Amino acid sequence: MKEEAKVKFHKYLKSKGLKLTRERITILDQVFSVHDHFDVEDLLYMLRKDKKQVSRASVYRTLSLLVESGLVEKVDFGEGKAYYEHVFGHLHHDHLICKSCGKVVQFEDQVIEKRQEEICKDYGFRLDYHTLNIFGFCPECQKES
Amino acid sequence: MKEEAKVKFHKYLKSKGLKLTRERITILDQVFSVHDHFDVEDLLYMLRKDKKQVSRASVYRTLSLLVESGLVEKVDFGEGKAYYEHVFGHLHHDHLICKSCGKVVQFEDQVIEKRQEEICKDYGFRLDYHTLNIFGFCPECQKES
DNA sequence: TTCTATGCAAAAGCTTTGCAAATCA
DNA sequence: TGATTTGCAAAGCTTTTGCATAGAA
Repeated sequence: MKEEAKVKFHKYLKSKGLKLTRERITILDQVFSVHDHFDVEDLLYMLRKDKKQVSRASVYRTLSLLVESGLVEKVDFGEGKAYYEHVFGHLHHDHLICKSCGKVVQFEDQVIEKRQEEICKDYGFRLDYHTLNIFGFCPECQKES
Repeated sequence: MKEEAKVKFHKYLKSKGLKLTRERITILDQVFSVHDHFDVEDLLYMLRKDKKQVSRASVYRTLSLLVESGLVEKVDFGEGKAYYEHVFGHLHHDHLICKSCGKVVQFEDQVIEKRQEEICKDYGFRLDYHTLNIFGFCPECQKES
């Protein structure tokens, strides 16, 4: 699947007159090795642990390209910084976030997905994407309090 | 309704051992005069236009208190800064955002609200609040392209 | 009178950007 | 070869914070 993603990214870059560089491949590889959300700092840490040399600036720039190409999704938990997760090969999902311990649970829900399409139709909007974050308290944190 | 909000805020402050200052009243007044979302800069601009003297720091600090008290909601459109809107006296609503012109349409949907409660129950979460932003293209912007 | 709040400016985070040197096609 | 990309450090934004002074209860 990582190979498929690489092909798709290469196509995207070509269509925009951009180049597939060593750094971009390195970043894509790392992004598609993590099966959870991560922030820029996480990604840099993982890259450096593997002795892979990429600058912070390139990480930011490449993540933008990956988002534009549709391979990666930017997720906002309202923390004042962005998280990312690769979406290629996955169904879209939303997040349940524990306000106490920060745990994030992914879920997919067709009722909500469908309903959003209906709402868009009602308002004449053409739907592109959505972000749904539900904040609350996870079972463990409820027990503790 | 503004008076009710003021009473509720005063109660909240008292319960926390905090004081109802001139600045906090000024900010609350302004927040409850706007019937749309706004960012900190917008609020400061409105205050200064009315010759009301409040520092940026107090605006940030008071908005936090208003959010904690449940009178105001913080809204995140993924722009790297926060928007706010007063919610006292309103039903909770979500947002449809046009990616082209930036227009924001509010909507309320009971199907989605209910479904979220069910999802939380499934995962054992205690629901606190949620944020749902749907991004797409509004009717006008679709015509243009 | 005592404890909290304000304002200011500095600092803190995250992200973007200008530019010279390096790299891809 | 020519255009794009990289890395670095500086700058840009939003938001937070330390501290002396002012103000609420």
